Amino acid sequence: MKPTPAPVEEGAPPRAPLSGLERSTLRELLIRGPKSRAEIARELGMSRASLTRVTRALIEQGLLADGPVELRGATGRPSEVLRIRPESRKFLGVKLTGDHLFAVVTDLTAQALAEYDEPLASRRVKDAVAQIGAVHERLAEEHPGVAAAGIGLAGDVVSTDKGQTVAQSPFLEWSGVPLAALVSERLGIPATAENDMRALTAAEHWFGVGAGHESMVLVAVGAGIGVGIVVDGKVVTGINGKAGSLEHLPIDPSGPRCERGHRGCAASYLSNAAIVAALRAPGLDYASVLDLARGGDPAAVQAFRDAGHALGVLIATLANTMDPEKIVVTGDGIAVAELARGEIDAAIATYRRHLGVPTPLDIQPFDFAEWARAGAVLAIRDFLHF
Amino acid sequence: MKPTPAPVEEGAPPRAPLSGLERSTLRELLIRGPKSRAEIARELGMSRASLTRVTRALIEQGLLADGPVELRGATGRPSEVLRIRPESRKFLGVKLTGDHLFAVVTDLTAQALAEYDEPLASRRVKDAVAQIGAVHERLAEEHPGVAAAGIGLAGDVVSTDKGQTVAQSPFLEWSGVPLAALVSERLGIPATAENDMRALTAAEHWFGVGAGHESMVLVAVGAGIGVGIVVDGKVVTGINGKAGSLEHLPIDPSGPRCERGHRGCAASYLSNAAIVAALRAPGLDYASVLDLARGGDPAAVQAFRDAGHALGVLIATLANTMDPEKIVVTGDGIAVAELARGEIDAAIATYRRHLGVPTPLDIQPFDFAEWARAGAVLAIRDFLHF
DNA sequence: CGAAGTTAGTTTCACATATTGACAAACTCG
DNA sequence: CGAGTTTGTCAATATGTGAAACTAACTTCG
Repeated sequence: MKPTPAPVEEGAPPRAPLSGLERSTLRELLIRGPKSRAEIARELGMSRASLTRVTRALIEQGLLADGPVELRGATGRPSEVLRIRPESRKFLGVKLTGDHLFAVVTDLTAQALAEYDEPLASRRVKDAVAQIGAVHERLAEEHPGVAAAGIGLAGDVVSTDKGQTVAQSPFLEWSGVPLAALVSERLGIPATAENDMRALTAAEHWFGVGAGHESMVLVAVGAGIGVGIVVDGKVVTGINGKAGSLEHLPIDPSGPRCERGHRGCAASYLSNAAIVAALRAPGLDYASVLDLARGGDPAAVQAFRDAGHALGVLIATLANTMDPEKIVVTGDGIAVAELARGEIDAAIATYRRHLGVPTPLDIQPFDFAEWARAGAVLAIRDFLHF
Repeated sequence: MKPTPAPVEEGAPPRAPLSGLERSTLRELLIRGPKSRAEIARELGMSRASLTRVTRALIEQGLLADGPVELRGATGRPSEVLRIRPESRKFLGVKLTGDHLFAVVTDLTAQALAEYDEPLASRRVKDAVAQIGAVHERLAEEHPGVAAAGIGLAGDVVSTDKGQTVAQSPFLEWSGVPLAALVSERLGIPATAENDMRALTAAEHWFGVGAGHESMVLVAVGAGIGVGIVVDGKVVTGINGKAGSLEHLPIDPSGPRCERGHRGCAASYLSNAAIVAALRAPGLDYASVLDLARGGDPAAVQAFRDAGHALGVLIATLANTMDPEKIVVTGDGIAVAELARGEIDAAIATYRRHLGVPTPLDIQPFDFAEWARAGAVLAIRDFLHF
């Protein structure tokens, strides 16, 4: 039995795994921003003494900085504001599509330090893992000492005894791949994997407009329609890793047919392809239809309005089902929220069961790099065991 | 400040609140049935030593019995099977409707020991609380020493610093009523309150076909359509206590109008009233339409088929959203599942996103007393701090 | 039949983690 | 400047947990 000598990079002391309170403290500071020890203690229901102990350990590990700053309450001794040291840890985030690999290195607060992408050389598991390894090494030249990695991809990812496992991924044609374990072995650091939509949900929940909420719903519109659900501070996965599969929610049985044969489902109105198809004009792509709609072209405007209606029904259904604190809409097809806000709100008003307390709706701009950043957030959450 | 002298009924020693592991152990035995210490230890990821300690405390409190029975594994020392002592605690469950009060006393395993119901004398909060008190005293004659009470009612119930509070209840015309606190004070025992649908979900989750699952969805059909959701072992409440409000899920925008003006929503097909209304024949009630359908009357059969289709769409939508381990259908309108199973399954097949792993579907018979029993389950879960 | 092997349950002890209560520090207010 | 207040720390202490060693109770095999 050889004692694995954890390679101590930088000047950090040997890293004991974070204890429970250490993790909650770090999470509290990450999500809610700088706070004093006393505040955290009240928030977490712990004693101040415990926070002295825990924050000392975190400061020793370089994760926190004891703000030399002082802040004033109304009376009494001013508190020392603790803040995260974002630069203390780095994380690698990866998004895999059927033909491309997007990667990003972030700090502890999920801020991107470096971005990189390249075509996926091969869909074979072995090759993909090797490519992730190569990308890691390439990025490590400038950003050494990445603490953990997270990978997001379309498909069903479930938790098994071999770590997060890709049960099925149509685009990559994978099934039963223990991706987290494979990548971890290749990179020599902890790694995790998750469905890309749930990764994005995790990112928005901790570092986006969902920060500080116990529940939220994220709807991402674009090539497909993705739904991510957070309940009780955790992203809902589903027993088969299929939660949030609402792209074929029935909207109007007399509507157009989607590529899977449903009449008038959400995807048949709302996906980028559906918006393009609604114009029945060959040679158009999403960008040009968007331009047409912005220019006032009636058919294009109508396509976006129909999409907005479908989105509103979807949002209302989710709000009725989960009653979340917040609903966030994002994705590369986010323009629908700008062009058809009226239809969205009208559909919500019609189908929302309880109008007394409208659920806050946030429209978030989207950039494709978000997908890779979401992978890094997976790694951060995993680092904090959340 | 007078020290409330907890009336120690029976020979039980002074009741310290159960510790974390004590609760999980009791829960494990309640939900999964008799087990040995070693089995529980493995299940809960604890050491056998801890189980020795914890079970001793539970046995002293009378909650467990150390099975004198011995059971055989393949080899080694036989294990002593621990079992719950159902008779060790009693719970009061109450269901309030707009004009009636249903009550039940159960044991620790939610088995009914006594049932009772009477008209609600008044909808005023004070009177209702007093009536619950009177019913408690009446039932206490035969079943003294009730440990805790749980009350279910239609409406939004939220958790506040005053305990479970009825934010709004249309039938009772209540709003902002700290019902749990009021009842607890009147009865002198811990009390809790919850939306009736979530209470029923909790009951089915622990003591019904959901037992042992971390996630499930319950659909109750009857006068209305209720949906209860369990994720990660907990019943989803929603920030406003409105989760699961799917009675107006759009099914077909060209369908009949429900009482709230929606065209073709789930309620417009599936509620008992909608099934009766579909026949457009005056003077009929649900029971007679049910008889007609069982007798083969075409219009009645069609009404149930349409209802079955709506139910199938609802189930598929919930399965797509949550990907639960199990879906349970019950309620006093459960006949639809018997008369239109084909339509239900067809709709699920059409709208279910992933057909690879069908979600198990359970049809559960229903008796109105279930509502009150569900209240008792609330009390039991509360007793175990779950 | 008895020794060896296996699993269950118990006991003891050490350890990690949290709280309590006392105390000094750093401020405001009158 | 003292009184009041709140923060952060320290020392002592309580609590819950697992590791390891032990006993108990059974099966199997030579």
